[in-house]
Amino acid sequence: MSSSETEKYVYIDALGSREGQPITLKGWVTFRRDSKGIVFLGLRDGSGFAQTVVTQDQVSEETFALASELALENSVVVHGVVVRNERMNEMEVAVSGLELIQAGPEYPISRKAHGVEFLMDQRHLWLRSQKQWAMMRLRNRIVFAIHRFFQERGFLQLDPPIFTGNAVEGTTTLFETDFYGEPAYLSQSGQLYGEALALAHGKIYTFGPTFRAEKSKTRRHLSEFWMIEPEMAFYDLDRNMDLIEDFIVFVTQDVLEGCAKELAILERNLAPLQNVQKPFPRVTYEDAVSIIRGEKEVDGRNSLAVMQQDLDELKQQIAENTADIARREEAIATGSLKKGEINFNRSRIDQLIATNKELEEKTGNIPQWLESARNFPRGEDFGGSDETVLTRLFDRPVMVYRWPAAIKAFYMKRDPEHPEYVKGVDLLAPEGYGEIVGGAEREDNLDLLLHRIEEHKLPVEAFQWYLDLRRYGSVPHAGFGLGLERLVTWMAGTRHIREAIPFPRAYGRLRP
RNA sequence: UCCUCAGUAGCUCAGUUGGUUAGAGCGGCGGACUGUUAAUCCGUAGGUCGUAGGUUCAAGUCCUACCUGGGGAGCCA
Repeated sequence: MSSSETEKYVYIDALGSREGQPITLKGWVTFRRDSKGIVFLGLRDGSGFAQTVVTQDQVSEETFALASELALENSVVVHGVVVRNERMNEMEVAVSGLELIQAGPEYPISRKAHGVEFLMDQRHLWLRSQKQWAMMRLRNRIVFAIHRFFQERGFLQLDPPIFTGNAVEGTTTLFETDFYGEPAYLSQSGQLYGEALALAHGKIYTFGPTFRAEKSKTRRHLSEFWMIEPEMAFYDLDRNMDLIEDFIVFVTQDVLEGCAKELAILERNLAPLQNVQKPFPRVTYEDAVSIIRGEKEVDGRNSLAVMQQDLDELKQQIAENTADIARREEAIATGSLKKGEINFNRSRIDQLIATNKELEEKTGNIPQWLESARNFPRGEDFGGSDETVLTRLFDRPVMVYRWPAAIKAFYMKRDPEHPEYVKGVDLLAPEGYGEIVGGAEREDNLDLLLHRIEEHKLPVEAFQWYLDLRRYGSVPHAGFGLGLERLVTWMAGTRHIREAIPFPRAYGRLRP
């Protein structure tokens, strides 16, 4: 062990400023590649990933033997000197000594492709891998940005209860539990409590877990997710939309500034995020329907025509990939390639096949989307594909407002000038990510609200406390709900919401 | 709840109109190679084909039910 007195314990993310210095790292092995007389060890320590190099003629026999035996995810202490790897323009560590903290059996997750089910079963370990690491850091940054945005604007974060005594919008989507012998439900929204808090503190936001017992198996749903719900006294729908816009712009810019490394690891295309600038298009529900149905153009572009064009491009891409696959298979079949080249081509073929599978799924979907968009029934809520068709025509998030009252919640305020509509708003993210925010100005008139509760056949008794908010100094107020994991998924550019939360809970997934 | 696709080695998959003893790549292990980045070479171990029935001389392959998972609908953030 050659641990000098001057060497310091450091984290990998601090290596950049320590070139030439002796240091000690503690972490886990992420890969090992060895050749005669030299071993490359990948190391991660939570703060980042780095390569360390063990050269036989520079370390003791024991150290070199240990380096040659290390396996994935063995925990180790590494002593060495920080040097610049000129080829990669990255810092690496020239190892002088190694200590094994713990070895173990073969690590289940290899550095190769795995299926979703396998990885989800290994979620507790999968979190260690680079993309998942980047995703969780992105999530953390977003959470911090959300707090910063609201705190800097005088909002208080206050928590609603998680056990609730009554079902706000029917019991079918709620998890029932036993609360000292009385049925209680896990909260599906903190909004009603948020309203009470807003009338006490002016501007508040809640930030907590939310539970929905919907048996959804889609890439946009979780049974347990985190929701941010600001609520503001004296805000109308317009101010609410202004706030949503400022909020999304703030968080997006903060992520671009603070998570460049993470976004690079996630291979995120930055253009759609860089486009997130004020103002967002604001489209009424009725106009949105016209756009979806292809009856109204946006900047001279027709939704159905654009989707048709996308479909043609997809088909062309598939044809190109298929040709590429054929070329590579032919090259392998000639038998003149080296084994390495064969492996490389096989690996490329696998990738192309996987890509084509995805593209074919899309090409199969688009005709149905077009059909459903063309015949969209005015007055109904949008489906996932309708959101995609609509947002396709814009380069940034779209706000759809003034919704038909019949398809929205009882507490939304009617638009006085358009009594069949409510002053609600949904924010739809681009790139097919869909709804990430739902908000509204709330009904502040006692009689009207009471009427709505009765219309929706909800138990008035349970809402007496809520009605008190309209009895004593009722004021116009508004708020919205943001699904954290949906936001993280979109920012990360990831296909599935389950990767946006450390331990997802969804239909069919309770462990680990 | 409904529609749809799938379950074969530790992982990712192939397996022809049902036909001998079930295959590959990766990973593991053993060995070779002094700068590797999922691309080197040689060798090696590894399987109750999701479960239970059925059809058949013969089932990984066909039929039925169930289980588990993927994608989607509904509902939503």
